Amino acid sequence: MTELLWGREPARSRGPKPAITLTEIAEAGIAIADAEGLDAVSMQRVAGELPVTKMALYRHVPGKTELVAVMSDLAMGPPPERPALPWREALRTWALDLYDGFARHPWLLQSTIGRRLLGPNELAWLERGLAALAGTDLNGGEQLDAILVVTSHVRNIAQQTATFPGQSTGLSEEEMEQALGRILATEGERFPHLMRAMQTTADSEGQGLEFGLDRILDGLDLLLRRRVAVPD
Amino acid sequence: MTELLWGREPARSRGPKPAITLTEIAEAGIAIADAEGLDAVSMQRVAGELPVTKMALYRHVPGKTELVAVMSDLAMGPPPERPALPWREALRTWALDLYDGFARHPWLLQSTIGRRLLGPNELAWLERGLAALAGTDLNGGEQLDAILVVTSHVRNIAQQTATFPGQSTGLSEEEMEQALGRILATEGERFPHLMRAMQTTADSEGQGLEFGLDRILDGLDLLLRRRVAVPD
DNA sequence: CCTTATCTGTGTCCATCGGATACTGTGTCC
DNA sequence: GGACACAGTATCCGATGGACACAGATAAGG
Repeated sequence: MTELLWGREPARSRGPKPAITLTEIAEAGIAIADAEGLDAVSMQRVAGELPVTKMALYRHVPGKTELVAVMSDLAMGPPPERPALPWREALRTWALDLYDGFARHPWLLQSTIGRRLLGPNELAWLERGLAALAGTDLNGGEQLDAILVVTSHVRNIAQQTATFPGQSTGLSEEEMEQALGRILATEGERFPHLMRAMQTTADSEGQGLEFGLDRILDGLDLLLRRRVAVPD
Repeated sequence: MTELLWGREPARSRGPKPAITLTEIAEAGIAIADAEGLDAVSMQRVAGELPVTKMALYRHVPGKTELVAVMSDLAMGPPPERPALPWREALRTWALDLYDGFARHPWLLQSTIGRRLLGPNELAWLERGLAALAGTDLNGGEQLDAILVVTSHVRNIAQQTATFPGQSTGLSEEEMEQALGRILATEGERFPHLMRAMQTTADSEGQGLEFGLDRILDGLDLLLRRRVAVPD
């Protein structure tokens, strides 16, 4: 698994030449996931995009789990190059870049959850995030925690925004809003704060990313300023 | 679907008495999910816990998606009663309560993602979160955004902490750390900040929840203080 | 009381899924 | 020129979610 993600080729000698490569398999999977969602990615379907049968894939990949892991790391790609900036701007740019990545491949939100083996690209993203905080007074654990908070926020905003192709569970944003409105019309008195909140909302939203990100950055900034004022 | 989640009984007349109720089905599903993970919940398996066959479930529930939705709302339950507190303490307590909920039923992290119809309990949680912020100068949209940030953070921390029974993807925390260590041993020079961060980390972590939550609350607090100082 | 419409649960069937296993054919090294 | 190692194939399996037709129970209407 580690070998797969980190691209250690097994140095083949005898035998026929492989008709396909691991990268081609992963790219085929990515194309399907982009077009029809992660649920549409089956071994059969991936093999259909390639000049081989389903079982041939198992020569290159131990199972579907590993295939999705390789797909994910490949689709994420390395973080874009950015000029050096003060930590706050650097971290903010990093977060927006991350958001872009998830917007490009919404299925990454499904495939990169939970404890898992990290690939080189995912690790490179982490590295870049930490680089933004390297000059600050945060210790290692705090830096990791800070990156985690930002990542969580970006992920969940992307989750809300994203439209998943071919998702059976998928309601459109209007459908959800309509359903909520219907419920509040009959059961509204049980949720007074929710009703008021929805009424006093400037209808066009989409500010969730900026709002939360600014709050988190403010919070980090405050911590750092406090440290400068009162060092340990 | 809305009728299912919000418990509108269809008022039956003729025909045999149902052998099972929707609640019994959901409870059976919850028991399985708690014990063996959400992936172990299949229609077959749920029916096995009840005195009916698989297909009988479809008389009470349109499909598996809806079953999981009902299970989720039921398992989440209503938010615990808490005394009124200033917004910061109230929101903090709410977040910790939410974390407890996810810790009790880790599979809720899988089943309550993405756009979906909200059940009465999930809406009650939202209502309670908003109640904590009702007295502040945040407008409706900002209150919703604030709740979203906190929820994201709690969810992702719970995700990291939680151990999923019978998860095929599941690596233990040590396994992940070992694998990461092995990678950094060979490819360390590509990830200098990550290496430094891991070295300067007090080994026992688990502070992620508190750290991020405090940063977010600090950020909100700062925004509110700024408003008092310089009103719109 | 008895018919009849209606509803519950059952049995059977199906496509699709991930994967195991045994095979055929192809290429390389001794 | 074998022997060996590897790539891809064909076939099979159990499990999944769900469609469909049917048998039996029950209450309303005559």
